[in-house]
Amino acid sequence: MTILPSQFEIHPSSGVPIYRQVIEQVRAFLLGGHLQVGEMLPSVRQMASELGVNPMTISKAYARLEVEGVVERVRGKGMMIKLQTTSGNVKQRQSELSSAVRSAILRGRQLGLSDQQILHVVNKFLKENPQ
Amino acid sequence: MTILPSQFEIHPSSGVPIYRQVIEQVRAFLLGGHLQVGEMLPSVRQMASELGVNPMTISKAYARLEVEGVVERVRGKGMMIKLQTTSGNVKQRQSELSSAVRSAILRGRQLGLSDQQILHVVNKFLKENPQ
DNA sequence: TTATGTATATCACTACACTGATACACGTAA
DNA sequence: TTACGTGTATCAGTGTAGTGATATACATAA
Repeated sequence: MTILPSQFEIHPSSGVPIYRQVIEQVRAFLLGGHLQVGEMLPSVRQMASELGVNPMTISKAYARLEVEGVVERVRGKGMMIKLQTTSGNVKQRQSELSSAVRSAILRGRQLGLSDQQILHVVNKFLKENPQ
Repeated sequence: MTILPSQFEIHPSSGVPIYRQVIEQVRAFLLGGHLQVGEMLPSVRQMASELGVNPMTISKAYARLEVEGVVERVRGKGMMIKLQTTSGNVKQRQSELSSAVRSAILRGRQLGLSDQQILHVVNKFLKENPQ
């Protein structure tokens, strides 16, 4: 049930700062119930090497999460999940998703696609990448 | 058929540099057939004031687009669409959309949502924001 | 023609944010 | 103790955004 670096998706050239991508995904995993209080996040070095980024970048993300009270630094061991976010209910999690969905749909409309054509892209991805 | 600043959506705190958001959306409008050769983009000042950002930021975005050959600078007038991108066919435009869709769906899964629950968010947005 | 007003874009400079390399301090385990 | 694992402080390089001043284009009126 713990989290692996491979479950993160980092796009260094997306424009979104890498450390922010890490923070957002840790938050999502927490809300999604993939992380429980007391579990450890992958170490700074492990994350950095598997994601192909600098350890300091991961450290910065973890430091921000610590300030938020989401994780706790355990010397010599790593970062431990501290906050029980009560892994939000479905509505709350769907609400978290809405901004990503919104921007994708807006892009589709700027591209001149109909709702049906947009839905086709969504369904195709879901079909090709089963849960 | 020409483009208005209000059709752009800029999120200064999204992490994505503002000038990149502008560039991406101009490209999308072109592919979507919303812009024809010879038409003008909104002026730097008009875009900047309506989007609430600095004119230099818009100017930089336009400058990059000029380097790409997408637009042509007409001093004292503004930026004119230069490139006919043959407003891509549907498959091409759907392909342009796939990365935004991909990241939204991945976020949904990190949030522990089922495919059905993700689709619900999509359909809700489409319903509440008709074309 | 000449002068003026108003629109346009842009240059130079400053401040700040992000990333990565290196070296370090601290804790754990054998 | 020794070896290894943790996170991180510092500094340099680069990119982004904003401010203020400037240059260009054009319409209009004297």
